[in-house]
Amino acid sequence: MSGRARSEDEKEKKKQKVNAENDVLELLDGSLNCSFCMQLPERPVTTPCGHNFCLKCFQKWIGQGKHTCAKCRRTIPPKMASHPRINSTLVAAIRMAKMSKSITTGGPSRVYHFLHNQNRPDKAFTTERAKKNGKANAASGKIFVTTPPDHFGPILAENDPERRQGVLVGECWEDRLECRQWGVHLPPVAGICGQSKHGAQSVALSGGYPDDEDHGEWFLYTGSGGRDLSGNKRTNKEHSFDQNFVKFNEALRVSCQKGYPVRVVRSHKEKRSSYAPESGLRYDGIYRIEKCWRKVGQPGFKVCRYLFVRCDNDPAPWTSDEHGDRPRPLPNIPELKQATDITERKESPSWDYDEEESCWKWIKPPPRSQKRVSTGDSKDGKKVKSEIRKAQNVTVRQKLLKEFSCLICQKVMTSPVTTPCAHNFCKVCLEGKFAGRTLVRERTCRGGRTLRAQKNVLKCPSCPTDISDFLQNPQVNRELMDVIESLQL
DNA sequence: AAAAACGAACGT
DNA sequence: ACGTTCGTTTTT
Repeated sequence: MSGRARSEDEKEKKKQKVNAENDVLELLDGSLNCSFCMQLPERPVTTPCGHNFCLKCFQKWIGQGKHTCAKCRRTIPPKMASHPRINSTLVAAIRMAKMSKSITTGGPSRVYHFLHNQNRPDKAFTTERAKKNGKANAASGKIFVTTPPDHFGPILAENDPERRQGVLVGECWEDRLECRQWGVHLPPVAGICGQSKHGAQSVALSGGYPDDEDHGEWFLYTGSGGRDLSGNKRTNKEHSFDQNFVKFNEALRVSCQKGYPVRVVRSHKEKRSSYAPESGLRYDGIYRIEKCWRKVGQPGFKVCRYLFVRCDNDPAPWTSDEHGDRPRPLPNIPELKQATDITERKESPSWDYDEEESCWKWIKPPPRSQKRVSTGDSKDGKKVKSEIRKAQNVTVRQKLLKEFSCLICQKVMTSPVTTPCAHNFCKVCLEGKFAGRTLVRERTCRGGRTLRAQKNVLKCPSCPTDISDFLQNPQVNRELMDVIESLQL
């Protein structure tokens, strides 16, 4: 083949590829639409009967007192109705399809990050002592990033010598110790990382405070202290004295006044939030503290309160938006009427939106680190680099199909089912996992009379949720199956 | 199921 | 030095 003919041939191939990618979005649009708003679901949730809706549309339906699926009229279990979970597989797929369109139509072609948890270096237990004594001792495990412990803002690629990608929005960890190893939130116990004279770098949302309110892009956070958790008794959840703006609470206030970026990690323990992961912890990106104040909390003692608003360049794990946050008006906070000690930012924020570059960045230089970087040795960086290059060189269709991998067999799902905890598996794989395990334990006494059947607890293969009810009659997510089959053509 | 042990960083 | 912390594991 002549050089010229070859290049013509490649041009033709490229054209075909572009066309194929263009209709990927239409493909999803045709099959996955929310039956309320007829759009691609925003913050998609999936019923156990296998139908997909927007979180808001679904909550509106439930709010009207409905208990059945709007599509097939099957009963929606109360647990799903009150605590719907985002189906993050769908989020990633829809976003990817949208992006492939904007690239090929010449729209804004920024590269966004997705969570790909492969190729991760060592787990904890790097010291002999830690191996012997279990995870409570593993905080001495290796720190993988080169950011100092008081680093503000996102963890960037240049501070990730092993993977060269930094910590991406949506990255997940098993526990606080693993999260610590990636430099995102360092304290092994405390919810706030910060210094009263310097500012706060990160917070963890782990539930426990009844007044906390999570709306994803913004949330209300309560300061630390005020509860007597002395010794090993972690049962006393009641406040027994007033919180003040000291220590960690003061650190958060400094970040509010200066407009510093604060990293946010959500924990599975935040049970009341639709945005919490079902297991472990997840990095959700950068937020700013727009206001803080004190109010009287549940048992009558004063607590410090903070309004966090998201301001990250990458989209949140629960939205299929193609872009990150834009400046948005502050939500209305009723409790501010009774608030005292209100702090609002006086000076211009250090981390802000640059209209010309259309991104969030440091407008003022970040505060100088007061600490030393942990020494980590970086080996075989070449291997990782070539892996990353390989991963980037895949067509949109293939990438999309990879998003639809079964969490058990790791292959593209056949007859996908979605659990109430929003995890996706092949129907066969999921049923195979529990083969031989009965859903109920029949107990018969001597007279042959059947006693009340006792239910077995059957845990989701991806998280600790009990899915025994779901397993009694798991429904194939037909909409999702149609999409997968079309992608494979 | 509850208590104890263990951990690290901040601040007095 | 010592008390504290929106944790996790092992022992009782």
